[in-house]
Amino acid sequence: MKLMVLDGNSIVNRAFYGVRLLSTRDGVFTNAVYGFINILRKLISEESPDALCVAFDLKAPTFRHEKYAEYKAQRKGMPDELASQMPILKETLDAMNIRRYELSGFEADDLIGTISRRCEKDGWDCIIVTGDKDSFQLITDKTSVKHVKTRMGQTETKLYTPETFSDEYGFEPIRMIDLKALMGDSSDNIPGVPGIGEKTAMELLHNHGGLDGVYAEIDAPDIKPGARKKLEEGRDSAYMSYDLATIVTDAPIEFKPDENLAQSVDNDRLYEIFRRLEFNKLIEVYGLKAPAAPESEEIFEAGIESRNITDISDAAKTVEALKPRPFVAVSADDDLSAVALVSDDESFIFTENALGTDWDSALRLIFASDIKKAGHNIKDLQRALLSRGIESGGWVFDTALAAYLIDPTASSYDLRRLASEKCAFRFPDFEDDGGQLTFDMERVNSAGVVLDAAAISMLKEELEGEISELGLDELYYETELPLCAVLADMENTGILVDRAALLSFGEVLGRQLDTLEAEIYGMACENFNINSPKQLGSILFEKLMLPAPKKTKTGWSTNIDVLENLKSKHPIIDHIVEYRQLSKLKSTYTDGLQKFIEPDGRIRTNFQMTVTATGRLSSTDPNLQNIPVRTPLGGELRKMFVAGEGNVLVDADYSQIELRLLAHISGDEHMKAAFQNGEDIHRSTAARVAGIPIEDVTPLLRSRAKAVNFGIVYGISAFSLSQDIGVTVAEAKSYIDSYLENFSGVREYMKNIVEKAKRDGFVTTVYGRRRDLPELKSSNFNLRSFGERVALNMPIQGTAADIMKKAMVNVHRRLKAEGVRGRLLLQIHDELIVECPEEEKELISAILKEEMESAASFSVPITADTSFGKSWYEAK
DNA sequence: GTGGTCACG
DNA sequence: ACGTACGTGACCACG
Repeated sequence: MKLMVLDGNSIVNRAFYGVRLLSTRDGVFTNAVYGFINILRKLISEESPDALCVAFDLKAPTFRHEKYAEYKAQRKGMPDELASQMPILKETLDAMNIRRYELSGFEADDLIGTISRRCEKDGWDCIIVTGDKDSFQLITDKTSVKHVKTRMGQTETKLYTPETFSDEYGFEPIRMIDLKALMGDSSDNIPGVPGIGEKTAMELLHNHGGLDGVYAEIDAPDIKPGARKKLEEGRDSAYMSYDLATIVTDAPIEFKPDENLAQSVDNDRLYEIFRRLEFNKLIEVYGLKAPAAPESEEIFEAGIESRNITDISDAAKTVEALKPRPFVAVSADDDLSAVALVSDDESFIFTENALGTDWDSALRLIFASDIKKAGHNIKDLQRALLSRGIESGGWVFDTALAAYLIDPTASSYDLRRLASEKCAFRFPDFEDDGGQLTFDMERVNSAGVVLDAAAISMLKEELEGEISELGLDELYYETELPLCAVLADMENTGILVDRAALLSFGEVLGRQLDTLEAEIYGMACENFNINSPKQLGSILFEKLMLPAPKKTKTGWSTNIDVLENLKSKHPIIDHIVEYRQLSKLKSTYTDGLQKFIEPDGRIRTNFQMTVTATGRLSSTDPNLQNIPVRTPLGGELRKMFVAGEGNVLVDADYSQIELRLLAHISGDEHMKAAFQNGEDIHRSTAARVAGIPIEDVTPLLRSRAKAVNFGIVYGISAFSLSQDIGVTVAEAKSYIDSYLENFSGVREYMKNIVEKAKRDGFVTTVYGRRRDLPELKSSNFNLRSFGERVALNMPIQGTAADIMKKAMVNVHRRLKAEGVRGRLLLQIHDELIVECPEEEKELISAILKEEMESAASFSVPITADTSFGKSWYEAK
């Protein structure tokens, strides 16, 4: 039989520093608990112990309140972010039915020593798990120590038995005490022999066995006179240290190994804790179920008993009956072959199977009607309907979008997860019920759709309250929700791509790559994978012996900055830089995009509405928001994005919107004046900072001012600015200082927003979109600094995103109202692309400019520029 | 699945 | 003393 005992304090420390600071939405720190549980799971799977327990330090005298006592006990050397997690960890262990041992006045090591000896006495094996080396003295034939390290976020363990210990240290485990007696241990206040360090101590032990041996053979020739003197003077200290370093093995605790046999966890308690800590992955891992709540059972029944709509007249009647309802929750399966509607306690299932040839009509009845509908990710449903030619309407709520607005940094907005977190909604497990019996798959699928709709119905009630409380009503109902239909339309329309041109461009690139590859191999005198940073690094820095300026976690950095600096050192570098550029272009764009061209020649991206922390959209499968533009070859690629026959692309982009917003939000008079006077902002910044007339600003000065302007928006640091513009850190610092001297409104803003964010725990855009910033409370410098930069940046980037979204809704509405054929195709953060007939291009340009510029009315003009052409390249 | 790299705003 | 700008997504190599 085998028992595993964990040094709780030591492991929780590893966990805390090994996992980035996490916190729940309410600001409760959770990373140490999370890390601890993950380490525990790893240990259990590695060792499969029969019994398990955890020992904790409890040094303080008793206080009236246990929590306070714990806090005081652990305060020394333990940051508050960790101390606050200790009670939660203990609560979690209790819910997992894992015994804890702690005893006032004893350290975890003493309890572990006692536990291991009692195990041995009862014939058990014992594995001690700890992150420090104190317990190595306890290693015996029956007791081993598993040492836990966290390296780069990964937990590594190493098992020490008497053999492996001796191999590494060269003496027996018990001699660890002698080692400490000689060298001391500052962290445990063990003095040792003053002047004797690790090296000398190890040598002494090798030659003389132990402390007694050293003093018995104090005149031996290998002990140098200096060391001998120190040893003689430190004799008392050495023996006192020996006692201090010796771990207690007879602490007065009640312990029997078999009282710690592994037990199953307490589902209800653990579920409640994990839900509170937002450990949703762990809920799954442990297969925890929400404690059965009466209302969940009702929903389940309602779902199963929902009425199947059997024919089109039934469908029409049902839809008619639902029209007066305040809202109806809607869910459909992926291929749009089953739709569930839930309203109050009634639910209905419409299936393609039951309705046959009337299916399309049924979909129209449901979705083109003005039934007030709530869904989850409604944009996707709207797009699916559009692709079948059905324009849906009457959407009043989207639960995913609402959850995103409430917390845009959440890791997912999975419907089932949200419903169980926010409403204790329990989804039945069909596999459990189905077992080996055959069951009606269609029935199960449609039941799933009903459950989703029921969850949406419950969630909506909860989320709409939260949206209101956070002041997000206008942003949500007037911008985000209407935007869904706009994006569905854009996605469904897609953009035309010149497939033949793309193909031949790819072939050209391929041939150039072959040539470059051969040349690179020639110069390196060997074939290797140029795309492997590891192999490339070893060629450049080992074989060619080029100086390696930077390293990454895993090896040498070979990124573009490094390569640029090496250009003069070796001709191979130019080739590699070009190879990189071409290979990126080919793999990601030429080859990558071809896979997405649909039979009609168009590419349809996905605009994700619930991804970014700032409120921007993102684009995936493929990403059409990062099509190259900055290099000539990138421009070539943009020539492949074209307008259809007789059409043109109209491109409209906001001019310097983020800097204009900085001027408006900070209220800085000089920056505002520059925009109000229509000046070139970078030139005017340069002139002001350098104290020279605008006409005297050189291109170099302008480009540096530009870098500073961007830096300010991102939350500048002198180091990064110096990297960016290639000056010393001191010079960069003086740029920043004189910038802030001249734009004191900006300096005030930077100071105030960070202070406010620290007070509130979140920041918002002009329109109230919020982002929580738990990082600001961190004691970790880097994390806190990151929080400060985000506090600075999010209101600016986010407000720009808000304005663009408002503009898109208005543009889309105008295009419909004007009855033009122009269609929105793409949004690239500050840019919109419309495809329209040649003859509409002037009108469309005017609409775009007008709607984009009027989407916000601020203290500085928000301007947009338009142009058009047959391709994206020409239109820009 | 993660890290390095690089494309965009 | 720390590690270094904000927000994304795709591809490749590698374990």
